[in-house]
Amino acid sequence: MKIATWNVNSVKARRERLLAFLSRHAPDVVCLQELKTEEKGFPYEELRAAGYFAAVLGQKTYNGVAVLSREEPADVSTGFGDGGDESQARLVAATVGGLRVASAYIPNGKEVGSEKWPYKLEWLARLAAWVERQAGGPPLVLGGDFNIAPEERDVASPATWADSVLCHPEVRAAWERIIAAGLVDSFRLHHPEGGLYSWWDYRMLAFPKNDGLRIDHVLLAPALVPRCTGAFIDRDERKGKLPSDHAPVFAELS
DNA sequence: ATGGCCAATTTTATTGGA
Repeated sequence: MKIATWNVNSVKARRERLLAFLSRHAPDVVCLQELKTEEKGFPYEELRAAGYFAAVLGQKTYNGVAVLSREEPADVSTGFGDGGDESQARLVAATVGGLRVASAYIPNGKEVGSEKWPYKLEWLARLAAWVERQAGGPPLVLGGDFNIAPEERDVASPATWADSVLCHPEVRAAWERIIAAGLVDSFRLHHPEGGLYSWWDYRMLAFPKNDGLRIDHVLLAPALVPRCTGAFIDRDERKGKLPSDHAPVFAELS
């Protein structure tokens, strides 16, 4: 079973690339982020023709997440359902193939000290609590753009990014709390080495220089770890004309 | 080769992304 997460940076702008991606990899499940469209603009028909159902939480201009699956998703939920703010479309979950699959788009946070920074930290705290509430249900697979590079080996230029919202000690501590809530970084299971990234800035030749960060992740419930036979980043998807600035990240389950 | 930001809207500038 192949599970991918991919921040497409507009599902409308990436429509052709998304269809080619599905054809190339034939994944069973795909978590998408940054759809940048309401549900009425989501390409349901073309995806259905390509063999995929979609559980979608859309939003105009910003955010937007989806879970694509070959099997029809059940028990679709959107947002945290914790009584807090749900105005930003950043979380959708569905049960597929006996797994609880969630697609999450963690807030970027802009800059430490900006008004978006505490929002990011609060959102991560709500996510950790949400993960804890999933215990007792099907094993959780949480794919998403976390906007967190967990460790120094996940950053090509650590000094440049040291105090950024992607690497700040507070955001790395929030990551550790999500891990402690009961999840495992599937990519790290198979790749202890550094130098492997999922995002490269569009500017300054960041991609040809491999000046990237690993900020997109597929986290697994511990019960799924024995089934995780591999993990990889589809770096080729970042090449060519009009790519997303993120590459898809895969976890393979037996 | 993988190449010097991109996408959506508020559109001929501005905002957000990371």
